[in-house]
Amino acid sequence: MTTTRGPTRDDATARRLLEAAGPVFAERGYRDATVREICAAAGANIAAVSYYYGDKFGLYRAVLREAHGEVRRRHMSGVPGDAKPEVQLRAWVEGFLRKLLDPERPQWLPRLMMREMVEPTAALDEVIEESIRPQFDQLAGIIGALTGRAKAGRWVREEAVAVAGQCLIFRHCPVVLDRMLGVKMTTAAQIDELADAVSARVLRGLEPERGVRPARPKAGAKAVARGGQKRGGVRS
Amino acid sequence: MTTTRGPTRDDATARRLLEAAGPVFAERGYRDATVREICAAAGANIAAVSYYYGDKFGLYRAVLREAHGEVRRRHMSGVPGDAKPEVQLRAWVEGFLRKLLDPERPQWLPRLMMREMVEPTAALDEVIEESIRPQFDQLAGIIGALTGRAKAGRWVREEAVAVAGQCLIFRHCPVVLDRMLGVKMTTAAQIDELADAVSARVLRGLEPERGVRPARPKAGAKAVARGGQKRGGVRS
DNA sequence: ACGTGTATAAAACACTCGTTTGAATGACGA
DNA sequence: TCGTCATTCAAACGAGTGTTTTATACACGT
Repeated sequence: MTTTRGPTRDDATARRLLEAAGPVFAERGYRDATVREICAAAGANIAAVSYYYGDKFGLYRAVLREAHGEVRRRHMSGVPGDAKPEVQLRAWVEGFLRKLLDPERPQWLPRLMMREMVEPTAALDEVIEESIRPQFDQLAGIIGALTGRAKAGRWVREEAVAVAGQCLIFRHCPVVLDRMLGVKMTTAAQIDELADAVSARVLRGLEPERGVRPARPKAGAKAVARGGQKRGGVRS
Repeated sequence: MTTTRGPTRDDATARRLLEAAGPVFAERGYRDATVREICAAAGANIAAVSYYYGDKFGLYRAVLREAHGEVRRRHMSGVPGDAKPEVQLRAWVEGFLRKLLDPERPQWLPRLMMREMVEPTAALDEVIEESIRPQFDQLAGIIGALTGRAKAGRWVREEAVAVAGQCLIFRHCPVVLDRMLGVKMTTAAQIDELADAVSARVLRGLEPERGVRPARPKAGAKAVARGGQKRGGVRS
């Protein structure tokens, strides 16, 4: 137990390891990150990882666990719960994009989560339940409020995926987008413009659904909501 | 030279290596893929990689080069160039989604390109120019035709990014989406529905721009096109 | 039949990785 | 002062990596 003792400088190295490991894991990926590099960055000995976290993966999970709190705490706030749904959507998109792209925030955090999504490890479940799902449900709630549809329904969740996809692509393949757009999306002003464009586009995409359906008060709401006109394609 | 000789069975192993390496690189990633596993899958000796391709990265680049032709050839066709822009968009989206998700096609190919986009290697440039940009430009052309804006302009390209983002997320983090939507997007019918949903959503998002701007014949078109109403957000 | 050069094979090489070992350090209580 | 125990450290271990080496098998022109 490292915590039974008093506030000696003992756990200082454990913390230094934790904080040094985040950027390294994010930069190189779990597999390519070496404990030697992490320990060097933390100013600790190689054996410290095994000593404090059992093994490399234990350190990795500790980093993710630490990150969840940060991510969720920062984002869930910032979306005014009592504002109009349109304003909430704009706030959600901007908060999400800032978290993904803002250079004034620690870049390694969303980068680490991206790696976990693209190439899952055994720690993915925790990431989903602790960090992704809450934010996703929040977005689904906003879209549900915008359209009057059930936020747990398939239609709303697919729309939410579309919104997330438009944002995540900027984190998933920034190099490619730089080449396609000719601009890096980094400065706060650019992120703001991007949030404008995305939320406006999403609102337009939701337009035929907004208001046309009166928000049902209570019972049978789900059945009515899902009974709307079928999702229509271009063809036929 | 292996090709100067007649059609002996010599270069057969080189081809077997090439074909075996694709799935392995896609599954494990460049770094985690081992030449031993590739050679075992190809039924070749360990030294064959060095012998035919110089080193591991040479084999990797050969795989990518071989893949470009396939990808581009398959996709660029399939979008009828003389149809209405709406139909072209629907065809582009479906073709893109099929390439990304259709289980009846070799899964390793888009998976490999995804890895290259998310975690670029020295081979990224070639991938962009040979495979990504042509498809992206095609999409931008369709959106330009839909809105009457310059397809090389910033606005059109950002819209194209949004379309690509809605599709790519299904390939970038399928595990997360399975959990969020409760369904795997794999069967041909599901891909078809998805293509309907995406293209319809995109068309709605483009709605205020369609038709309102008469397609300028020739000169000064770009200046006029970019002089339209500013991209408006929710706020203010 | 012989020499030549290509293709395959097994083994080894040099290196890096995560992890473990065993000793040294230093603070703290008895 | 001594013993205890958590902590740190350098060194090494064993497994796995890409690559090279050395030797063998075989087809071909002469």
